[in-house]
Amino acid sequence: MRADAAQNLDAVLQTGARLLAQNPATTMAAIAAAAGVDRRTVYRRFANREALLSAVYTAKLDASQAVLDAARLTEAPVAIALHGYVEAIIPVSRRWPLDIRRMMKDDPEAERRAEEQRARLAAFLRRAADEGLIRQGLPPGWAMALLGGMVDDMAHVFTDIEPGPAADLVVDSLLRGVG
Amino acid sequence: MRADAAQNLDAVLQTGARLLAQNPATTMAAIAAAAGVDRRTVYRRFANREALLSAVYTAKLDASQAVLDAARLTEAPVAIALHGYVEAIIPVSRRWPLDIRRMMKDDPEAERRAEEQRARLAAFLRRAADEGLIRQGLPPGWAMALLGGMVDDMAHVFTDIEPGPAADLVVDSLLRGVG
DNA sequence: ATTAAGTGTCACATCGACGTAGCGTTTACG
DNA sequence: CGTAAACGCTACGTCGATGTGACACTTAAT
Repeated sequence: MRADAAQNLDAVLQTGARLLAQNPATTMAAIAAAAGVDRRTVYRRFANREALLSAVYTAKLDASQAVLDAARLTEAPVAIALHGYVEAIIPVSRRWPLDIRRMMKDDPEAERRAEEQRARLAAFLRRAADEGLIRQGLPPGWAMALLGGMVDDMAHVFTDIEPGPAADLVVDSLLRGVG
Repeated sequence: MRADAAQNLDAVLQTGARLLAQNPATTMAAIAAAAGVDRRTVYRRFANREALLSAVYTAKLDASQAVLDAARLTEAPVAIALHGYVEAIIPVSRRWPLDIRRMMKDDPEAERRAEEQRARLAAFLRRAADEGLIRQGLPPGWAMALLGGMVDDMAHVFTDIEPGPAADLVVDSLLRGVG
C-alpha cells in the first residue's frame, strides 16, 4: 500500500471513530469530509458502511487487547496491575471513544472479542476480591461496572487530566470512595 | 381528550423512550408498531419526529424535576438527602432510560432544563463537600460524574435490585468505595 | 342512540443516505 | 522520469424513512 493511502486510511478510521462516538448515525459523507477525503475514497477501502464500522471496532479491540496483554493481570500484585491497567486503558479509550455495548450488536465477531476481554477483566477483579483488595459480598459485576464507568468519565469528560493522575484518582475512588 | 387517546399517547411515549434509549435512530414506524398503534396515529399527536423526541425529553425532565423538588437538597441532612435522592431517581431513570447528554443537543429548551437540574445537583454536592461528607480537593465535577454513573448502572444494568438496596449500595460505594 | 373524536389502511410525494460507474488528474515510488 | 496506484469529481439508480391526504371504520361520552 502506498504511504499516502495508508495515511488516508488511518485518518478515516480515526475520524470515523470520533464522529461515530458522538453520533452513531453519522453519515459516510460526513466522515469522509471530516477526514479530508472524497466519499468515493472511503468506499474504495471499505466495501460498505458495515465494513467501516467493523474496522473501527477491530482497531479499538486490538488496542485494548494489547493493554490487557501487557497488564500482567494474573501475575503482578493486584494493586500494581490495577493501576497499570487503568493508566494504559485511558489513552486507548480516548483514541477510540466508541461505546462498545451500544454499537456492536450486529457484529458477532466484535461482540465475541469484547466479551472475551470483559471476561479477562472480570477474572482479574475476582482475584482482587480473593486477595482482599476488593470487598466481598458485592453484587457480581458491580466493581467492574464502577471501574468501567470511572475510566469512561476520565477518558471523555475529564479530558485534561493526564493518564497517570487519572489512574491515581480512579483507583483511589474505586477502593476508598470520595467520602 | 378521550380516555383511549390518552392511553395511546402514553403508550407511544413509554415505548418511544424505551426504543430510543436502545437505539436513537429507531424509526417512527418501529415505535408505532411496538406501541400497538398505527404510524398515522403517532403523527396525529406529534407533528413530526422532532416533536415526539421533545415530548419524551419533557416527560423525563418533568419526572426528574419532581424528584429534585421532593429531595429537600438544601435543607435536609446531606446524608439523608443523598440517599433519598438516589432512591427516588433510580425508578425515574428506569422508566425514562434516555441518555440525556447524547440526545438533547438539538433541543435547546430541554438542554436548558437539563443544565438547570445538573446545577441543582452540583450545588447539593458542594454543600456535601462543605459539610465534610465528601472529601475536598477532588476535580470539580468528579463526585457528580461518579454519582451519575452509579445511578445509571443501577438503573439499567442491575435491573433486579430494588431502589432501596440500590441506593444503599450507591451511597456506600460513592463514599467508602469497594475496597 | 347519537355524534364527534379517534383510529386503521391504502396511497403518494419527498428527501437524504447508500453504493456504483466513468473519467481525468495527481502523486508516490522504482 | 515514467508508470501504476490512488485520488477527486460528477452523475446516477436504489432504498428506506418522513410526512401528508382521503376515506371508511370503530368507540368513548353525552
